[in-house]
Amino acid sequence: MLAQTLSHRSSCPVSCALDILGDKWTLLVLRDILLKRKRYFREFLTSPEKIASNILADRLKKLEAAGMILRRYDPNNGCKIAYTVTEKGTDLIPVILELLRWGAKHEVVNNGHDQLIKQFERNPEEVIAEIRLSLGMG
Amino acid sequence: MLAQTLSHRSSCPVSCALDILGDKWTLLVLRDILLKRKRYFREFLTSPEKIASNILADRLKKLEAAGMILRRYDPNNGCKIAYTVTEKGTDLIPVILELLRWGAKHEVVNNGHDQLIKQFERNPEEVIAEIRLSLGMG
DNA sequence: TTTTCCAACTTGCTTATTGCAAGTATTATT
DNA sequence: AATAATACTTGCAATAAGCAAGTTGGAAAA
Repeated sequence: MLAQTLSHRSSCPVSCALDILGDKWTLLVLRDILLKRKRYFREFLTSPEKIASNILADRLKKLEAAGMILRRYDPNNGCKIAYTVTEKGTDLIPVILELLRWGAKHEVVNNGHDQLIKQFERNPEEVIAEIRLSLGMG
Repeated sequence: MLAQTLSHRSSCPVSCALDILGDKWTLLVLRDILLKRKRYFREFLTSPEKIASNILADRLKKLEAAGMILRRYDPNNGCKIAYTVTEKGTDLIPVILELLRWGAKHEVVNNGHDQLIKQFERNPEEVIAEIRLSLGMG
């Protein structure tokens, strides 16, 4: 069953999505996972937005509880913890890319994502599929 | 309310977008404007998520400051205030529709948006253009 | 084997934001 | 003239975010 423990403000899908994603940091953590391919706790801390470690720990816990990411020991280094994304997580790629497009158009100049945005505007499905593949989620 | 400086945490377009949109309520107000065609203060208060009037006033102020909406006297009733969306606002239609799609797939069952979502998946540009038109932003 | 490192958090405390109830000011309507 | 509606404000308690420092547990260095 979907969405058991979360308190939903309403049954509107937009509202339900925002019950999980609607804050300053959650979608930024997902950007790091989906577009920057970050996997380790320490990696998230180095992003330019400088998330505090307690907030990061909290968001990773909530994302895991929501079934968007998995917390596991890294297969390549059994003593490190690696966070990996689920299909529920990769299904947010379009949301993140649309936010990127909007932010690049209206909030930022010279952001260095022109190529990606152009490609996404030309053929969104292809870009989404490529990112999905790069995350091992073909 | 004190004048607020829009502080960008970084130059990343996703981060900049979230500096404006990243909270529990802002995108819900925009959903009401873009998908439910709400225009008046009182109308936003009647949404099922029950935003508090002080939070609503604050978000409308911030959205106006960000250039996403306009606060005007209603042309049809010169003594009522009507909020209308700008192009910067309508450019968020894809973001909202992707959130709707994600929420409907992963968080909600039986949400009554199946037709819209199917149409959006088949031909996103058409759905976006239709909504834009319905808002008087052809 | 004791020390030092490092990674992944946790704790304590301060500040900022949210939520709720109630109130106010300015027009309509009866 | 009294009532109602609209668009907000205000005050205050509750919650969340931000910051610095501390903890845990395994690994590598001395």
